[in-house]
Amino acid sequence: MTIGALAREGGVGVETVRYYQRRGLLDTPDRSGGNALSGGVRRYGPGDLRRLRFIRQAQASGFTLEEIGELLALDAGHDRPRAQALATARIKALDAKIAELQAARTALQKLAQDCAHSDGPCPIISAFEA
Amino acid sequence: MTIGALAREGGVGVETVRYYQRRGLLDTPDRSGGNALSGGVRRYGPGDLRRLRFIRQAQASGFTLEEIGELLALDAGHDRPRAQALATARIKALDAKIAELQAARTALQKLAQDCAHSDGPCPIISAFEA
DNA sequence: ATGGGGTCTGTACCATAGTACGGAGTCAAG
DNA sequence: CTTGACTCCGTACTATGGTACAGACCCCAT
Repeated sequence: MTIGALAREGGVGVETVRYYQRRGLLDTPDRSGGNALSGGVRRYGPGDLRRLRFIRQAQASGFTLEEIGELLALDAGHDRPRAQALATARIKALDAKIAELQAARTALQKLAQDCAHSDGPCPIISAFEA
Repeated sequence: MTIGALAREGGVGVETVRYYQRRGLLDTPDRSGGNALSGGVRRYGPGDLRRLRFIRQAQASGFTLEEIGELLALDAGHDRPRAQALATARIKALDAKIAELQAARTALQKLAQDCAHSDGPCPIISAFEA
């Protein structure tokens, strides 16, 4: 598959794939088909797609691209403790973030209700006022 | 209070306060005390502090600075429907984000457990491989 | 064999939310 | 009345994660 197909299947833009390549997260296969000296086009395999999807999933888990790079650099099972450490650290961070968002949600919900039902000034707007 | 005190009480840096001023989120009082022509220092009151704290809380709820600017621009109660719309939109977004993070957490937890107990290659690392 | 769409490379630009810095001016305590 | 900390202002820079060209070049179908 070409870069365009890879991007489409991975749900990202072509430029994003190239960006990941620049970041070292995806590799850049040789331009095959060409007779050297500005050969053909780069072809990608299913492994590249899996890797791209992994990146997106890890990103959805809140890993930064830098951390994802580290995960990808730990070659198959060689550094389990490190992988586990990254995972558990991320789980902790996720728990903290979830709690924070839930607190924010509760506060916002209350504010919205007060705004709808109270007689005074809308507390969303005046929450910061005297 | 001076800008330094305001920043300290608000839990941000001085530069951040100035940045919020540039963004129009906080106002910039006159330099009082001076005899004009490069007068004294700007003084801030408790209203400024409340406003700063409001900004930080709204930010914790996931509002962008731009949205916060909009909230602040709706003067006391005049545009309740808009304020409510912003709040409920944000609550929806929070719910979606919380669900997403919870899903990610579950997936990551399973991966970490598999990594600890399985015999094969660590699935955190090889999740993207053949 | 030709035309249109995809690809390649490099560089530049974007948004968001700050952070840093230089040089001048100002305030407040000793 | 000096000294040291703080403030002011403008500008520039940072990090993160992309996005957008331009100008070549290439590939495949007709």
